[in-house]
Amino acid sequence: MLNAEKLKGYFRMFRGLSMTDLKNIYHLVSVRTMKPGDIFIRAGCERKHIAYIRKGLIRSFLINDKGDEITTMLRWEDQFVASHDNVVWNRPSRFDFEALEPTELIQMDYDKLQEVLRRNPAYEQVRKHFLLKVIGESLERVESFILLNPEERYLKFIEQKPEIVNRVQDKYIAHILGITPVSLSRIRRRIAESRK
Amino acid sequence: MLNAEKLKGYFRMFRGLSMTDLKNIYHLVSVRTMKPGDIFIRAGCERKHIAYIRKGLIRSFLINDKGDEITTMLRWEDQFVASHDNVVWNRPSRFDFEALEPTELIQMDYDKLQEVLRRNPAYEQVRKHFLLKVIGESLERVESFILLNPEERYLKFIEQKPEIVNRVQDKYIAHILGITPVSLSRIRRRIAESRK
DNA sequence: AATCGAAATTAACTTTTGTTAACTGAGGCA
DNA sequence: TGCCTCAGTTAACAAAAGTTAATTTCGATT
Repeated sequence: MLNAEKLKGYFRMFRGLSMTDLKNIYHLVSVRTMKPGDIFIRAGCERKHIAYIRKGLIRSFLINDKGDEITTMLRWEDQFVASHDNVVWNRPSRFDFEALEPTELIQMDYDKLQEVLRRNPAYEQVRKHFLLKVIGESLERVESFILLNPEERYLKFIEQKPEIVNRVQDKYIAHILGITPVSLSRIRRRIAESRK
Repeated sequence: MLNAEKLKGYFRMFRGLSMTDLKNIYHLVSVRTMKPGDIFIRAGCERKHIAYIRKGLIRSFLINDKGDEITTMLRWEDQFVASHDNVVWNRPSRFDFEALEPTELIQMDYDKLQEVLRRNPAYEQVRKHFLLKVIGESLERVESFILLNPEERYLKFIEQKPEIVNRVQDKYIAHILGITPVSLSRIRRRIAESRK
């Protein structure tokens, strides 16, 4: 059973807030347990959901012109996940959000959350830090495409996210890096050979 | 001379705010006029500056291992510009921010701005929308690297930002797209020939 | 008007990636 | 145990991008 005290533990980024504030959020949330393959948000969905990942791993993907699934984003425990098509652009999601592991989400309605935040200025600093961090991570990803070649992007990825490398299939990592699985396989071989 | 009424015109995103609120900001800002080649923020800078571009165009760039300047971002009128190394990561900027045209900035100290915003909850909705838009734009750029090839990225760029294409050199656009100027030139020729 | 310099284009060559398909290996299931 | 499926690797070829350098084009400046 979920209570505000537990919630405080789940949402590590909210640790600094009072119990009173937390109770405002408590009424908005529901826990969702997912099996691998379950979908959190389906492409076409217009409702604004946001979820905190307590445990597990989620990928977003779409199907391109050729009919291939392309994975664009991975999110895992202690991160938030939402479709920016819904939340930022107010349009139907172009992506499916699929659990790749047994996953536990604490999900809530985004608009209702916004109302609570608006009534409680204490949250604003938390939100600011959260949004800034998302911006920083996204810009860092853009920079990696401009400043690094595919091999360098892969080396940076396994250095910065070593715990994720062994939790998802290589083909997902390849798409995240903007290359094909075949090309990633060759890059891995080149790296292995250069270390002999 | 700058006054709050003018400021209201300059900061189009602040149009909804009251004169009282605007006066809080008024004391923080200074106008800076720049010539092409002038630097807004220099690499290594640790002070947090943010500026609204009233007129003109700014690029951020760094010098890579081979000694080449690589442009990572373009910003122009009615946009804000800041080094996310400073503002998000609280570290020295890795980038120079250079005016490419005669440019007018309305610049302010980021931390002081934060104080004013903290004391005036009315600003929070503005800030939220601003940060969300930055996130949306950055994620869209990430997606273009994953879902599109260089030629498609270029076509999308000239479609979405036609007024910028003729204001900056091709080599800057090439870097923004994650390719070399030589490669962009070939792409332009391919497109021109396919349209004959 | 002539010259200079930088940007863009073109060329020649190498390296890498995309594409398609065959092959290998390991886990899941009957 | 044997089979099936799918991820990952490898192969072969075509297409594209990187690299370096020569050439052209165009604007600025004297």
